[in-house]
Amino acid sequence: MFALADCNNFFVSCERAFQPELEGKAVVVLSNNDGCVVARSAESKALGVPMGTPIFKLKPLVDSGRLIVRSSNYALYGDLSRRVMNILREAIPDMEVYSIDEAFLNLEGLQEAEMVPLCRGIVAKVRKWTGIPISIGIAGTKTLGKVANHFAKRYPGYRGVCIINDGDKRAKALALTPIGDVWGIGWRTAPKLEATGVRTAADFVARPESWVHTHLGIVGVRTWKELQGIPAVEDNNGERRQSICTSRSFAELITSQEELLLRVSDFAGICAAKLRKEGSVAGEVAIFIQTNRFRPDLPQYAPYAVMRMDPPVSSTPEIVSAASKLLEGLWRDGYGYKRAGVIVSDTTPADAIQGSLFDAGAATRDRDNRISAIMDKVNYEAGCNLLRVATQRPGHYADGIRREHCSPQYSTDWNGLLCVK
DNA sequence: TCTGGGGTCCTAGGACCC
DNA sequence: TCTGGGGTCCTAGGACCC
Repeated sequence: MFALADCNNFFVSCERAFQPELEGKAVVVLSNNDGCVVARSAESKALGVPMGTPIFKLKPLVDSGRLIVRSSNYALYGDLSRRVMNILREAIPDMEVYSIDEAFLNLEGLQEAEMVPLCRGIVAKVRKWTGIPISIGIAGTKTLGKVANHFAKRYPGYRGVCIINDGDKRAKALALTPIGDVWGIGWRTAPKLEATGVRTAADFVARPESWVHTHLGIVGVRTWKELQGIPAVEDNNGERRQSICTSRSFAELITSQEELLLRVSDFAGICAAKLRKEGSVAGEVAIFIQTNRFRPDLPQYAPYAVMRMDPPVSSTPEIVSAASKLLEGLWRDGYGYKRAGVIVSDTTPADAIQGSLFDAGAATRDRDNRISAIMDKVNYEAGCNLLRVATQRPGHYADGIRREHCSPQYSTDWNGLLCVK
């Protein structure tokens, strides 16, 4: 059996943990750049605020004081997430952190009768120690765990924990679950299924496997099996990331190449630091730049370019330099750039690098790696990005990003590091 | 005026191999 | 007159997740 532990309205709950006056109020948290709604309290859902709404459409609600708005504060959410996960891990060490606010706990070896009381204890402890409310769904597969979690969240009678442990409960739960709410059935597939008469998860599992395979491929078959209690979704524990992306939208359109270079270099530097933190090196560096796609009246341009790195690299100087060369090739005058990003991919463990016969950077690589190691150390101890290469921007990385309703960093500094001073 | 950011996996089709 | 069969690898695009 699996337990899916999922924080309720996570970002809103993080804000409330330090601002209890937000309790019971309609609150939303916005995406980066104060763009659109990415988290809603129960009260704001009840007000009819859809997920993803651009904030300017909610101006009347905000101005009349019925809706409270917060900018996203990822340093805070990351820190609270770590604290919640630590409590879960202490209770059930065999755990897979699935996202910032979710984890699958492997309950193998426990008696079924002890599962619900144990999970209720976890819910209470997380609430008491962190202030974050969570719900837990228990079932034989991850997809059914998701279903159970929905019920635990929706109906207070479950007191935070819902278990699906026999065919009867499963059939009832599936009949009450709209097909679009099933984990793995997205906004593209749901309408297609509905058009064929599949409206609930129960309708879906009633179809033959061959029908599912024809219409949804092997991904759909996995979901179909999982809903019947047959595990088909693999664990993804402790895997190194295959790609790392750092991208941002800008508060204002950028029209100067020098200004965009500062941003792109910054993103490249962040990617390099993330790579080193994972102990990885990247065989490819790519960048993209984009004009504002919501302004059809302006000329549009959204190119992308990749560079092979042989041998793979993780030093800040090498990745920043690759990114700036790529930008030189992509830059065109006469456009206003709204967004840009750097992607490092084809990653391998840093301790397993193959040398290259044609390694142009060999002479300076050792130096670049030593410089990067010192940057990591100083930046960690100083608690802000004190050391950077000259093309990166001064100031912290959130500069130039709109954050008009941001809460303070209650538990960390701006880089998410614990405050030790 | 104002619309996020970061990932994964699968599939189809083309190029290439023998 | 006539053009097989069986693979692999790579890429772009789509779909999904949070």
